[in-house]
Amino acid sequence: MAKDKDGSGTGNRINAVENAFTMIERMQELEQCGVSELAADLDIPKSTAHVYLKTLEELGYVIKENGQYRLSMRFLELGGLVRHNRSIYQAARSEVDALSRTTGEVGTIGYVEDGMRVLVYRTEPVEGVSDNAPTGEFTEMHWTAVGKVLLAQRTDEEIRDVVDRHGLPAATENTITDLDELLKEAAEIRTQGYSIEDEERVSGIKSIAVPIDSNGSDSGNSAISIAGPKHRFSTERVEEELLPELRNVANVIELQSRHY
Amino acid sequence: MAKDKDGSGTGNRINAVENAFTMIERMQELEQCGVSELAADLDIPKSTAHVYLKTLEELGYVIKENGQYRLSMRFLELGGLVRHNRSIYQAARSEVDALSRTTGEVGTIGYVEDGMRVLVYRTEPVEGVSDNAPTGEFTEMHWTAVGKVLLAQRTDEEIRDVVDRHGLPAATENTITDLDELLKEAAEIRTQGYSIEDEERVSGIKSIAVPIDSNGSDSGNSAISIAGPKHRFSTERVEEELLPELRNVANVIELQSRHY
DNA sequence: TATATCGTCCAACAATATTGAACAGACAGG
DNA sequence: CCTGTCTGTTCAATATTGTTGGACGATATA
Repeated sequence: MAKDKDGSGTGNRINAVENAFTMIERMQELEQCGVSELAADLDIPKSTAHVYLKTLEELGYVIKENGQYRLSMRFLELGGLVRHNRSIYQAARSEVDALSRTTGEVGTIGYVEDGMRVLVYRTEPVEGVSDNAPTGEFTEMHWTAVGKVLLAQRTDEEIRDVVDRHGLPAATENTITDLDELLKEAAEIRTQGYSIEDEERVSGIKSIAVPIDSNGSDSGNSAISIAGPKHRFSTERVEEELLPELRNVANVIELQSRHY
Repeated sequence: MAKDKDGSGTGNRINAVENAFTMIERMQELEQCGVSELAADLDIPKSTAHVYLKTLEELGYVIKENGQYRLSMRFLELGGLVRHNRSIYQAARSEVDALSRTTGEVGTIGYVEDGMRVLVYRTEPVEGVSDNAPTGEFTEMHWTAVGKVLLAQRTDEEIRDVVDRHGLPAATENTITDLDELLKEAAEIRTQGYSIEDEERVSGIKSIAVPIDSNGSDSGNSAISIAGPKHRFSTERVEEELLPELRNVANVIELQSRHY
């Protein structure tokens, strides 16, 4: 198997674990696969793929269904427990549900990890536009309301770091692709206390976000947002209804998380 | 450990992968830990724990926050994607949401894997009793409505197999702890087409479930249920409102999943 | 200042992952 | 019915790789 490292890391790590996870990640993309298929895809010997699959199957993280291997629900369990352990989730979930109900828009809990925005939780209203984003989705920060408001909690230098690592790809013509512009907007967000994303990731969709300042270790890493069709997010409605509502909910969440 | 189904034999598996996952599972329980702490807990050398943690950290599955290691949201991502790929989830989610809304009770999507019931999705109504079960929860089948209705889809012999592997632990005094009784109930469920769970797992909670017969590979592995406080689940309401509603939703889901 | 505990690093050794080749079973087409 | 080509699986050889105790500096505690 590939042996030469790029030398960037401190080097000596456990290879087998690395291999296992690249196989897991590839399997997720393939949804299901056979031994030979996976081996060919990853350009490794059949026998190698086989031992790994059998190991993972024995551990319960991979299952074989009608002759095909696939990732098991054990990953859902693990992910669910990881989320379950985060105080922000416990404190914010029902509040975001309520927020979505009263506004009739999509409510989300976002978190920053590794310079990316994680979709911790999402509630959709009855007739809501379902973009069907999977729970746990990682995405760049600069083109989501949650991401921008969380970036604004960091110093300019830290923002530069994030951009260095992940770049500023464009999704629509409104996406911020210039670092200076991003820093300028971050400054604005800092004084405003909230962020607006206007068709910067998905055309037709607008959203607003405020940070959650819990006292715990998650401090400065969480935010909540409301999102919906642009035509429903007039400046008036945002300023008079959505933003006050969002801030109110954020306060409740902060109080609850202090209870811990 | 008990093994050998059909001479699945050698048992020669990759140790490092096994170690990695026992560490991951332990870390989930500890929520966060240091190197020495984890090493002591698992009774392995510090240096061993260290390489594994560093490896997992480099892969992004573990992060270090204020001197403590913890599982990262990458597991939430993985779990979210695994669920996202299952057709039952795509077909049933919004329907179960609607079901919960119209009945005012907790709606769930359940799945069977490895002889256990997996909580794929759960919607809670506004004033619902939140038992706060984490998404992806695995539990024995005999004490949940979903579990029992899915058991009933199997032959008696298969049910025996499941009981052999996981036993019939008791949660309340109503839990079925006798195999013959379970088989008898399975037979009844087969003719009825639905299952009822009456304070068999949590005192004060009652629930009903019906299977989802999609045509896909998931066939016979999925079910949906409604659960709530026992006093709201009178025989009348179950028969006249909840069960018809549940069956109706199941039909819609089956139609949608056939669309695939 | 001393003492304990932490995380990190390293090098030597033994253990273990790796791999090609060989085998059996399923399946399709001739 | 045989033949060829796919599977998935097993095994034994080799060297690559994980393992480990001990040493180190940094940090926290007394």
